[in-house]
Amino acid sequence: MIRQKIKKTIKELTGIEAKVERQNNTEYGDYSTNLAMVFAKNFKKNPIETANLLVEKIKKSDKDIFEKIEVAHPGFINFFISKEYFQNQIHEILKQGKDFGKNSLLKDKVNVEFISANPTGPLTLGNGRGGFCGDVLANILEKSGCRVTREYYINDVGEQIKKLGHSVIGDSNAVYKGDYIYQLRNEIKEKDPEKAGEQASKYVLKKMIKPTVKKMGINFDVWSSEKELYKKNEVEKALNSLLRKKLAYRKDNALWFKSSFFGDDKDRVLVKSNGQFTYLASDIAYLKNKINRGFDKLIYFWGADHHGYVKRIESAGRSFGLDSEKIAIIVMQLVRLFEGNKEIRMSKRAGKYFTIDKLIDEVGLDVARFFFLTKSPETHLNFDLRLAKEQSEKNPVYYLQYAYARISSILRKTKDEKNLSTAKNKKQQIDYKLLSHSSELRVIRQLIGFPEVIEDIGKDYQVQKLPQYSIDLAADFHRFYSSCQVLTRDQGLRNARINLALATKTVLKNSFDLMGISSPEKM
RNA sequence: GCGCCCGUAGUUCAACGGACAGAACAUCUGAUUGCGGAUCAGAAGGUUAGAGGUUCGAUUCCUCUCGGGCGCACCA
Repeated sequence: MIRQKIKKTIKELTGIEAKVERQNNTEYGDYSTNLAMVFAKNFKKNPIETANLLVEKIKKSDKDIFEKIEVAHPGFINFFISKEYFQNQIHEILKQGKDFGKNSLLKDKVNVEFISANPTGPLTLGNGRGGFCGDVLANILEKSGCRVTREYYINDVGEQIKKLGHSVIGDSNAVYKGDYIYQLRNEIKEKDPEKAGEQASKYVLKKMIKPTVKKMGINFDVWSSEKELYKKNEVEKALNSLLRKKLAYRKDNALWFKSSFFGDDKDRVLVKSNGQFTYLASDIAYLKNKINRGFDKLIYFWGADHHGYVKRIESAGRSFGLDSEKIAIIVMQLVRLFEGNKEIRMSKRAGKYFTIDKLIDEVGLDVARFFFLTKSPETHLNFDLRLAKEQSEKNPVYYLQYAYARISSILRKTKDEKNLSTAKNKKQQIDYKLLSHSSELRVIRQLIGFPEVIEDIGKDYQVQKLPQYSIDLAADFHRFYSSCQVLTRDQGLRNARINLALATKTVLKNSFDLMGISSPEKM
């Protein structure tokens, strides 16, 4: 990876971990760093002078990679990568194939928990959002060297299960509404609300949630049950552990967690004065359970309506020795549902919601996934039913897939030809120097960026960078396609371009796989 | 009342404190005897809600105001 190489060089020369970023504007080179300006701030040196000094040193050590290195006002250092370096990368990409983009920078055993919706009804749009993003982050972390467990936590005991039971029975305490409730009423004859609720939640999990999750293209490695935590006394053990650490105490007949010690607004109740455990108690037990299973990094995807619990769980994590970088809670903003200008307030209890199932049925899995993946978690997303269908037909996912299908079509035409050399180790036979058109170099430049995107997301969890990258790559390919003919008469050029197309196909495929969207040979 | 999040082109959304704020859709012009026109080239569209501040440099960080979402129980 070229960016790594630049960073390493700078580190060797200066001892500083510099920030090197990819440039979109080629006028400023392919990569640049603001190192000299940061340096100038700290040491009161002239940034231009500092930059010039550094450039002199780099030129001596790594001159073969760079065409030139420039210093620009007010102190940027811009790196221009040589054509030869770019051209040679095609061979590298084809050699790595499916593995291109992989790195081993992270080595953690990671638990990614997402969706975890209560088993009281179908999965809704909001669950879809967290679900897709969680799944894709898990994929990317795996690509970055982590051992990842995808996990769903089932809140299968407690008040909401009882309420589900009441709803199924249809007595005066009923709260949940919707067709599935009436369906359950026919299936379940149990009259005890708790037992009815238990049966109903099992049904919901098995017949509604799990099939939907499968339809979403998600495979959970572990389905964790809250009830099991109680059965195995893990809740009590966790609370005892807090007591031993003196992070829990008794007051007013209740047991409290000293979360304020870690910066929470106030302490929180673990066991109520009537002896009942709060949700926080089992959540803490669950966290402990994950730590006991040997995870050294915990990632949670939560809906924004749970943001008030972030501090609590972080506090719990720190109680058990997980410092803040080992526990990441990604808060996804809620999806609001509109019909035209009118907002439809979603509520499982009121029976008003839009299921992820229905969305996938209407627009297809690829569009559904891509729709959510392109948005950053902090976006307050408005989902307009009226526009959804219309926009789905114009979804950029087709733009990407079209590029893929186009390449496939070209490659099909070359299949029977003898001189085609797409094999992995025939570098000598293909003269990549022939690829000198600006659109060709631009594609290669973009291809090289793929591992960098993976690396970045592995660190900052900003999943939306991947679809963004894929769109850019597809655009670069489409531009190349329209300005250069791949299947030209010139045999050498033809072979080089075929391999460029093949490399592009490889990277597109790798990114599609990470995003969980399909790679159509034809459309 | 307190806390968290958001406010960017007509619309849906991007942008690690960096260089002229980018895409897509919609609007308008062009391009097919060349491998898939679900494409490409171009135009137009912005005081980044507003006001201050920090900085060589702010959409990004800080303060305040306005507007919106979501939380603030010994609920789940």
